[in-house]
Amino acid sequence: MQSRTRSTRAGRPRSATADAAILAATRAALVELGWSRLTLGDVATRAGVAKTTLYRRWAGKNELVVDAVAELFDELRLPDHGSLAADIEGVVLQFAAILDRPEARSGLMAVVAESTRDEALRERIRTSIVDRQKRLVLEGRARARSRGELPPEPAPEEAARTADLIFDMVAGAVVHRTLISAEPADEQWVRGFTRILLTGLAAHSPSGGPSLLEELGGI
Amino acid sequence: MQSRTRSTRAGRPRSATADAAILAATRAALVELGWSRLTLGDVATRAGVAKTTLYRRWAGKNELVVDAVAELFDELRLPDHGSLAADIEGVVLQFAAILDRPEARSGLMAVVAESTRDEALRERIRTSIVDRQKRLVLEGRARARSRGELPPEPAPEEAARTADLIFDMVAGAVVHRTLISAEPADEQWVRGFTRILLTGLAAHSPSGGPSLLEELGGI
Amino acid sequence: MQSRTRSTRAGRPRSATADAAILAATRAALVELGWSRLTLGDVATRAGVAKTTLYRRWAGKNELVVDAVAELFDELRLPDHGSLAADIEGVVLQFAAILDRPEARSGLMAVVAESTRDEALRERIRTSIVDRQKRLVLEGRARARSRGELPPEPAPEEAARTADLIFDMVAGAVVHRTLISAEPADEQWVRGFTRILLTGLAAHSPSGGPSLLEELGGI
Amino acid sequence: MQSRTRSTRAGRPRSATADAAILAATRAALVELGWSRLTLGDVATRAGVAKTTLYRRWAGKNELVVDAVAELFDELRLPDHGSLAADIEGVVLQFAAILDRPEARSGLMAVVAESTRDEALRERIRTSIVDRQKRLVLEGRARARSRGELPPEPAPEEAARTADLIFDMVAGAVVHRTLISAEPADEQWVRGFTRILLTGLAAHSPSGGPSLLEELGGI
DNA sequence: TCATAAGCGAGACGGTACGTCAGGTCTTCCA
DNA sequence: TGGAAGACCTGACGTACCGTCTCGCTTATGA
Repeated sequence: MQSRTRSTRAGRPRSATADAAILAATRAALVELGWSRLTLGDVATRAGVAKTTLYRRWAGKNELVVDAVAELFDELRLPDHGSLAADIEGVVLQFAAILDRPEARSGLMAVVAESTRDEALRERIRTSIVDRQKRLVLEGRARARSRGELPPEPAPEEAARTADLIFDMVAGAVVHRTLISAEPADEQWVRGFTRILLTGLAAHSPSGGPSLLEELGGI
Repeated sequence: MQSRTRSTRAGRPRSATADAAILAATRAALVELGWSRLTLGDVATRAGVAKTTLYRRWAGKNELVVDAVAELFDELRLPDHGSLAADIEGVVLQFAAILDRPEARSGLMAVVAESTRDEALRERIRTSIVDRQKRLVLEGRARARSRGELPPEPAPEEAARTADLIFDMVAGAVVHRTLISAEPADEQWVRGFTRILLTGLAAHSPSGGPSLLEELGGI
Repeated sequence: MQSRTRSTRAGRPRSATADAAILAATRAALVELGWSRLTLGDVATRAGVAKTTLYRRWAGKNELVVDAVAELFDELRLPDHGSLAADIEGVVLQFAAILDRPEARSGLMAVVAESTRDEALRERIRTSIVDRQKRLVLEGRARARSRGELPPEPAPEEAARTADLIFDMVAGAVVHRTLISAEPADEQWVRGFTRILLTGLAAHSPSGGPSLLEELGGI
Repeated sequence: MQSRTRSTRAGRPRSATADAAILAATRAALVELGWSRLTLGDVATRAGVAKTTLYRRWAGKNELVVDAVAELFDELRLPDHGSLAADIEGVVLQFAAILDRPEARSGLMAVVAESTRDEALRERIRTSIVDRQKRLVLEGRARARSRGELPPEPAPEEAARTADLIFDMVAGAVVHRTLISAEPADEQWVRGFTRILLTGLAAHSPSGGPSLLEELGGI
């Protein structure tokens, strides 16, 4: 079969374990050295791999770190605390906890900085990190609707636009708080943030506002 | 006298124009090359200055770029469009316009990335950029109060905390939209963002809410 | 029988054509690239052979090039021009012509250079090239004796020593002229060289000298 | 003055001691490692110098080794043993002794090999080594003439051609004996070589022959 | 006839050195 | 004494080959 011929190509196959070892070594190096002092030679040594093997699989430091950091955000889970407010607070605290880890802190901002001059890298970040975590917004919104906390689904286009906006507001606020303002995103901050966001969201819809506002008023 | 001895020390005085030339050259280099390919040797050449002169005034690339970028944000002005909503939309669009300029895009994120492992740099960013632009929040809030769009000043501590939160939400959302999501912060996005933020803010205060909500409902 | 078991072992026999293809590819690569830029991977590709096949038959670049170059010198023939002087001139010109070919020029000197630190390689050069071409000296001397141009054979030990010396003088002079002085070994040079050598040789023997000297005097 | 402006240029001047240290380190590395395993990084380390300093002064390994080896041959001196034969034997033995030193053995042949594909390197070898040592031939011939061992100076053009030829014969024979045949150039070999060469040379000239032949006959 | 065994192509692998580049320091001369 | 010029040491870069290895496949012999 052609597919067999394609998949089982001639030559020694690539080591399956090397990828995982390299990504783990990259995160370890980020913890110890940070982005700017991280070198691919050092990563290769830590992973017990030759530099050439590393370059055979990633184009450079940027691409490697995107992949290493992206895996971190896959740990995010949307908890079920019974209310949308509590769920948001929970996921925001998780996000803040990840951004508190040194391998995420310096890695994420650095690749974003590099991506401003590299379209391919920008796309890779979008694919591996941004779009991948938007699932949390979609999942949270669906659950809130099933609880009756949010009005029914608007037109698809509008829904997508709002999901993007919410994601920018949530992720942006946490990133700015922890990395740019460089202050802790502690419970108090998270509660204040969530209250403003949710109030805004509830009122934004024509129908579902009042009851939610009343509920929030009691916090 | 001591003061004269200090300010007018023996020997040739430092060139006054050199600093401005160096910062301008730094921004020019950021535009052409971006952060990672910017070299201090190149900046020195562009500024018509020796490398030693540059190192005598800045500790390194990070500090130099912070100063070069900080000047960009001083251009931000709080416009008076008659309502808080319009004022916020105006300043957010200005902010987005600055983040669209290549010298800001790659420079800002890069120094933030470096600052995650450098306390002094973190402090420098806070002083030169973050705290410096919080003036916009304070000024905007004061003007809104004088218009009656927001309730009177709460306790000072609470006021400061809220100002920080608003700044994180505004700046964070714009940064995330433009640099991480890498989508344009166009008028539609800004209007949606402002509506959610303002609604949340108005409801957050016990008294000032209803009238604002009614006003926004008409948009 | 053991010998049959040894020579006709089980398994696929080595490809007979591969050796010739590899040596030819080696010479082609020497012509195009010279010694230092010649790579075994490239030779393998040119020969349409895998790198492993090449390493199964030669220990490395040195051994391969010795064999590739040695074949070139097997082209040397001792011409019969009627006199020892003319015969020597003929073979010297042939030798110079071979050393003018790029595959010989860079290959020969390079393996000699490597052989200074590698006894096995030194032995391989002696066997494959040096001793192999001494036949020309022996053959020429025998023919000259049969013509009466040289005195009868001295003691075997002395004969061997003299043959070595003559070979060093002839080959050495041509090598030095063409490769180190980097001047052409043209007819004028060859005639001058041959005259000095032959005069020296003739006088060196107790008896045969005078007649030869007289003959040479007329040139 | 212009010359002063040129020679005393701005900036830190090149370290005077570095060159000597680098050449000495090169020879030491040749002794220990030979040509092919010698690396410029290692030479730089041995010399206590940065790799960039080395590359600032030499274009590559070839040029560096030519200079390092050339210094070795400057040690050659033409001894005065009272007769041309003895003088030649003396200088040939010195030459053989130098070619017995590992730094000369592998270095010399290697750069000659490289020079077959590099005209600039060929010229450098000619200038730094070949032409430089031809002085020995000229000096020896002049001394022999003053002793009456050789006929008076022929036409200048003819004299130059003969000097080149003699140099090729002497240097070539020694190089071939020691490096290609890989046999020792001991006293017996040197005596045999010198006898053939001198006889040839003496007979080559119309007048000076006979007496010299008689002298040599007694050896 | 079919298992056994070696050769073969392809290509990934751990290494080593390459030659270049930028960082930051230093040494010189000039203003 | 400040500044321009430029040489210096350090260390990482990304690339090229090295010689070895692991594959799946081919081609012989011999039980």
